[in-house]
Amino acid sequence: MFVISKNELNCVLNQYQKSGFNKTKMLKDILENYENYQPGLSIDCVIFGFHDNQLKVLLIKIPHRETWSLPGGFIPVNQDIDVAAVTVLNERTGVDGIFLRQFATFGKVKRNDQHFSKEALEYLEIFEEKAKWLTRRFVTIGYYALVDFLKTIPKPANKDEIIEWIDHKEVPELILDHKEILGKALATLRMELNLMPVGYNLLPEKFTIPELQKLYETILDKKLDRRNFLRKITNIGILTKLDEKKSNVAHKAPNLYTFDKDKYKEVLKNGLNQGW
Amino acid sequence: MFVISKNELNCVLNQYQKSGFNKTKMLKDILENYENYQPGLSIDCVIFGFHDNQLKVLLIKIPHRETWSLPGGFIPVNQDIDVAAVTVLNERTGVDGIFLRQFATFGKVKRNDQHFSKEALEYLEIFEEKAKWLTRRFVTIGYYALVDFLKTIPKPANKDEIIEWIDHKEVPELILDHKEILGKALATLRMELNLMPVGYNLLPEKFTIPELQKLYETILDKKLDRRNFLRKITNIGILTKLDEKKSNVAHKAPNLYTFDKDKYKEVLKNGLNQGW
DNA sequence: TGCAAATGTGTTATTATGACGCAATGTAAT
DNA sequence: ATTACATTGCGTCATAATAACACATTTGCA
Repeated sequence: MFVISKNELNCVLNQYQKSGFNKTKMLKDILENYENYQPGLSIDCVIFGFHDNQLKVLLIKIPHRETWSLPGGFIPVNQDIDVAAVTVLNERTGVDGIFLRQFATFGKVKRNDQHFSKEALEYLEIFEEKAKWLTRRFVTIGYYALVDFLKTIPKPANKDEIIEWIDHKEVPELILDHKEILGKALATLRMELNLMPVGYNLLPEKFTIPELQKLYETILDKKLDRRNFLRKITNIGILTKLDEKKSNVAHKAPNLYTFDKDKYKEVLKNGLNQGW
Repeated sequence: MFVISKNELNCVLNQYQKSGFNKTKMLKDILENYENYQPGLSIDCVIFGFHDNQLKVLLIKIPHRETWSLPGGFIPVNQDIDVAAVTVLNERTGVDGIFLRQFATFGKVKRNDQHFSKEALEYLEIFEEKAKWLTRRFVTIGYYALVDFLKTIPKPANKDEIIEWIDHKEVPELILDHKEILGKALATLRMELNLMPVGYNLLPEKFTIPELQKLYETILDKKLDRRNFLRKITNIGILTKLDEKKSNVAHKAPNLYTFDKDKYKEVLKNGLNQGW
């Protein structure tokens, strides 16, 4: 979502004149073709990565703004929403070729860009239907993905935008209800951990059991017993032990593993704990 | 969603003149105030009930149509979507005071009412923006609820509409992608069965273990062992055994139980199978 | 009266889980 | 080199959960 507050207007305008290709222009482009986009509906993406034994989230900051936001955008009328999610993520971050999973839709009445003041709209020459289109309540569909931190290098669509991996425990204030959206994504991920294996997309090709355990502990926000974790995770049958140890580590070198792709997919289909 | 095909037009028109308060009028009312509704966005409800040891779904049939549909409708701009879901269900079925849970959002490009032919729109005097508003792609948010079959007596908003409880295994052809929506709701319900207790809203005050088991078997589409089911379900600690047996039954009279409301809620919060 | 069908209450073997013990491996300080 | 220490790998044990099954009880009905 695009948010421009009154007090940021001058900064944005200066920036606009300098760069010639920034958020504001992107916004104008969309507004000029607003009939090609689904009205009052947007998509926001929660992209999780794992690095330094920490769960990271991909966030975007518009220059001269204090608050960050999730990468999001509008829905082309000629795209299924699942396709639009990929489009949106790619347009905002350059990230492509990943599987996005819908997890919830957010539609509080207050979900509009209240920061679009009359002055801002006039300054940006947004009037009438366009202004109405932009300032109405936007319902947003949340998608999340788990990606390989090292292989996913975000590229801002506009040079003056900042995209960063931020530790999920150190996420600053976010615009609108993006904090709630992020929280819901994490809760969904936490639930899914009980139903299916997780890690294939989050960890590098080769990894150690302690690394995988840290991932689980981070997502669950809970300490697990080393020995029981090893037994349980290996019993699932999705891991292949390599004849190779991790190098350049303090203390005893841990063994390296890979995921058995076939068995992993099989377990994904059937689920872990059937319960009944 | 309102669907009127070319060949049904005459029937609908006749009906309109007779009843004076039907689907078409409802549609007109909405279109006259279409700015009060979220554009291109709707809500569809999947209401589950349980009766005669069968899982039932609440479906609506418009007169002179062959296909049924889920109870759905549009979203007032001044209501949170969760509130709008309750509003929509109440307006279409008269059912009120139940908890609706969002489970997925559906937004294929083809999700529009293709049956609105030019002739139909002209006949109904729907032109310009109104026609555009109505015929665009509608993204729909799916909500589901579990209700007490005997206490939930649907009342059609229009006298010529038919609302019926239909066995989930005998659901006929539905409009648009409503079959897919129903399937997803059932899949969600099936998954939730592994995470939390189910039955509080679906069964009457007093019920028997075999009845509860039938409910589980119906949702899971799987046979369960009587004795193991009893042990597992009682171990959860949400049941209170009554000093009373079911009367007027063939064979041995089964014992009656109630849910321990407090413990039930407690388990709902914490979940069943933590997994990790 | 006896049978069929359903319920109530076990038993047993197997597996999964949680809470530990202890040796092996490597770094770093003395 | 020796020692301390953190971390990994492998194993034990008591308990709980699960799957499969046996048997007695209750009730309607032929």
